Amino acid sequence: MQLVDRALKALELISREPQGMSVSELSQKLDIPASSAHRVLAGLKDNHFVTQNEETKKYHISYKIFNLCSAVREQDSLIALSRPYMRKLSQEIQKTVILCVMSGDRLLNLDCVENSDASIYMVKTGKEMPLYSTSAGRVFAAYMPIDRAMRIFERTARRQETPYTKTDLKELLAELQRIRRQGYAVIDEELQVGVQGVACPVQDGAGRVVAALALTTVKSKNSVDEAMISRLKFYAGEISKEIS
Amino acid sequence: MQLVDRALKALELISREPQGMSVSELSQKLDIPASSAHRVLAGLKDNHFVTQNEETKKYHISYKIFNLCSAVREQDSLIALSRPYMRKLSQEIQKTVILCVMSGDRLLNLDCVENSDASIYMVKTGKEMPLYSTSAGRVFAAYMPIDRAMRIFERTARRQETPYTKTDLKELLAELQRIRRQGYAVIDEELQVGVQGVACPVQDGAGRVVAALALTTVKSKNSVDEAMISRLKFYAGEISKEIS
DNA sequence: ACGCGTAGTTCCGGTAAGTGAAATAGCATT
DNA sequence: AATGCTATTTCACTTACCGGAACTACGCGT
Repeated sequence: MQLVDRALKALELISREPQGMSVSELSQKLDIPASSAHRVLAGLKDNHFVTQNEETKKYHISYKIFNLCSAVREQDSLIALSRPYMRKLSQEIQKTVILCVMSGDRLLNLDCVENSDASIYMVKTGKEMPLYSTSAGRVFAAYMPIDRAMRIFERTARRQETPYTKTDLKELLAELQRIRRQGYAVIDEELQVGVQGVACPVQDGAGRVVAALALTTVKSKNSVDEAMISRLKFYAGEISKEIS
Repeated sequence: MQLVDRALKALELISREPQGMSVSELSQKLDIPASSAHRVLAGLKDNHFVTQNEETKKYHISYKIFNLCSAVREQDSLIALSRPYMRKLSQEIQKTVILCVMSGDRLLNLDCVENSDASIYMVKTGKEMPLYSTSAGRVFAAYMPIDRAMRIFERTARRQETPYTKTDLKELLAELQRIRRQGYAVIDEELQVGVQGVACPVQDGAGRVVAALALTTVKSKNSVDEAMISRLKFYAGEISKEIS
């Protein structure tokens, strides 16, 4: 599986390199000879996944990837069926609402309905974050077997993002217990000073947590309150019901 | 380049198959033996580009692709520098504003700022469309060498989307001339009855059309007028200036 | 329960497709 | 013109990939 491995790794590297990537750069990063790197890039180019700047010779990711993405997005039933509820919720509480799933050990923002309230903290669809420091991430952690959550926390680099960030394992595990009891997770300035987040689980028929519905708010404008949480819970429930 | 070719083709096919894809399906579609198809899928799976449903055995595209996409989006300078202007424009004219580029022979929606006005016609980021039937597409066609535009039109399947759709080559070429003269393109119910679109070119320092800025409006609510076009032109110019 | 069919996965010998060192080409810089 | 740097091409080697076949797993009909 050499070539496929190399090609996919290359694709990922290139996608993170806005200035494009040269043959030699790739050859370095993948630790392979330049001729091999060149061949990999030629393959990606032939398939229109990257383009080459004729002047600089550098390889850039092609916009084709956007099209792939949108094809997925259009067909994803979770996104499709959640969207109307997310819109309604966002309207009601005047907050940015986010739908998250797990991707590997991490949390991924699947979709969001932005509200102008969120001017400070821009939520990006497609963005990945660690589980421990986000409200939605903690929801996933809370509803998985404890040892699995612990192992994920352990192998995650936990950064003290703000003075309030919980990074201690014991503290985090205690937090998970509270989340299970309450049915929602709150993050209070742990990721960014002045910003709060709340998340509720979205569960399928078998009770598996397949997604998390979250909101963010700027504390100074509008602190998290019971009413907000109750609306969030309600809509997370509605989406859960819709999932067959 | 067999394996890379197959892997990338497979990735594309899978991304368009919401229900996932089985080994045998892929083996059929790529016309390769099942064992080879299986190997390709295993490679994609190893690299987390697809996931396998343990029950159905089918392979689904992984959300990882969203992350790739967002990495690109975050770094794309065209998107980044256009966004503020798009927001302002959308605010001013109360319309959905779209930024488009060319991708191969087709038009690709790079980014959009939605306005609630657009409830009928949802614009999808990442969506591709043919050049001949969109305002932004015609802008690109108008500013390229005529024979190139003609060749693209010729090899594109031109569908009569509405009674107003221009599909005749001569008519389209005449339209391009008008667009060059006016500096903008208008589509009036040619793609969808009751919906209008306007687009202006965004040009780099060398005068190359690198993007098109477009708006859509629902005719019954708010028909395209001079003021709207003038604002669109203005902001397309502002973005053009920002491009070094 | 048994056999049968279908689909996924694994095996394995043959070989072509991929490998990487080295040569070549292209382009700045000195 | 020479030098250094990087992209690209070449080529003989060989290994990683190929695909037919065997194996496994599951479901269905008898």
